[in-house]
Amino acid sequence: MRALVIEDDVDLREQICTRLRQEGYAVDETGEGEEGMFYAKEYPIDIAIIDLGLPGPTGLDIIAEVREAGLDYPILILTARSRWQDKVEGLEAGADDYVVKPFQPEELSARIQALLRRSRGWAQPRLESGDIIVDTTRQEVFVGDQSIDLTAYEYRVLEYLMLHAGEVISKTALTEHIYEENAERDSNVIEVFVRRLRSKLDPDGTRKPIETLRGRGYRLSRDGRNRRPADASSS
Amino acid sequence: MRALVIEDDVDLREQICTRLRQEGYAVDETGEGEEGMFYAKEYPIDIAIIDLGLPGPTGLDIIAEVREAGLDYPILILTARSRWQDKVEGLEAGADDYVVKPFQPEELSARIQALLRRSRGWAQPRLESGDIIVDTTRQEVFVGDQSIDLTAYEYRVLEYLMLHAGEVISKTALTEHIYEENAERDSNVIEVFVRRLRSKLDPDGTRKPIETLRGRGYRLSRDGRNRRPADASSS
DNA sequence: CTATCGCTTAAGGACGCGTTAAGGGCCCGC
DNA sequence: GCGGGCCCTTAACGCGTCCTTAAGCGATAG
Repeated sequence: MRALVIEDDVDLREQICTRLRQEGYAVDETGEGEEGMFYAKEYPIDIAIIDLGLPGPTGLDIIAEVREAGLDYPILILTARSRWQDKVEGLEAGADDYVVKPFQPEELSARIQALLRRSRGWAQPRLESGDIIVDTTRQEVFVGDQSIDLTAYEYRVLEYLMLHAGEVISKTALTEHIYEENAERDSNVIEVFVRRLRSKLDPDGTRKPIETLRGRGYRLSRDGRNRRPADASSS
Repeated sequence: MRALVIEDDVDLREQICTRLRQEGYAVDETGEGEEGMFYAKEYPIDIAIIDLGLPGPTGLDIIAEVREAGLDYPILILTARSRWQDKVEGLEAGADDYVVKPFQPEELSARIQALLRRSRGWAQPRLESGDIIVDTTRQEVFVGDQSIDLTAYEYRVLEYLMLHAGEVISKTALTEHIYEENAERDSNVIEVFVRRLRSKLDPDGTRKPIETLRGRGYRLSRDGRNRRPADASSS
């Protein structure tokens, strides 16, 4: 899960980013509008937290352009209490939620999780596929009744695959959503993580939850098991 | 599906091409206008992605000449944000859509898919013929309710035949739309792929979805509803 | 009947992926 | 501050899949 934080107050930004990283997000950050615009449109972001009171291109500009470009990831805006009226414009520009500064860190986390949940169309913060269960709020993973210990990156890979269960996810897509910045990992990290995941999720090698599609990527089987696509919709 | 990418920024071009190849396209690429002009007019391109800010013959020139030559494959233009006004000229010259740099890779892919879909006159990204179903977005193939695993090239052949169901497709046409560059395969690759396709799509040999027209090529039977846009391109 | 074209099969080789092990960084406890 | 352990990362190697080619056979048209 890759988050973008655009906030010019360095202290506040650090605070937010540290917390998000602790919670398992890959975080891109900037305090500058122009750079923020670039990240917002160029990087494969899953959620953005944008301060409205920016120098350069304002937060509103960024939101508007992102939406105009057809990107639909959730955007949460931050606004100073003194200018809380701005939130209206922000929401009109295409933001999904807002938080008024100052705020409790927990509050922000909760809103972010809610937005992500909503954007996926999941009512519950729990992902299931076969006998694999992922609790995204507590970042716990179960296989059947058995609790499984995953490392940070193992979890990120699994969560992303579970969120896109049934779809073919390329290794570069995984890399992009799991690492920050342009961190081009020209190695086989993903293969290694997938292997560890497989051996932890399915030590016997009987259920094969993650299949490989040579040259294309990986696919985590949805419980329905390769159903016929009942027509595509909702990007 | 054969794509042409004309973009002088080498990094960006590589990024685009890598992604397209991963998504199953045969990709011709160049950063030079003159060469781009040649490819655009001589190769059997299915879709072109052209940067407007080129050295030599500009992107506009290429588009204009391509259209003047009577080729009607979809063209998507790339334009820097600072010069977004150029898009108007581009569209007037005959381009079909535009993306402003910087952009998110997913965004470009989505636009390309949309253009291809539109150019074929298909509302849905799903091709059907008899009991064969091809989901072009996920590159999945079903025969009846059964999911069929195809290799990369098997899929390319099938997709092309399905897109032109009912038409007689020569082996050289298949070769040209499936491979990049001038890669003249003077062998019987196509015959081999067709055989593998036949045995996977129709193991019993009863339905005969792909028929051979000796000396002319192959034809995938289209049953019933299946409209084709009036198409006069693709040498 | 023969020449040409297509079908079938098998084998070679290239390449992607799996697998393993080892190095190094970071954090935590002592 | 120091040591140890966990985990990320990389690299090497082996294996399997898939692409490609070629050769032999069958079919078809002239």
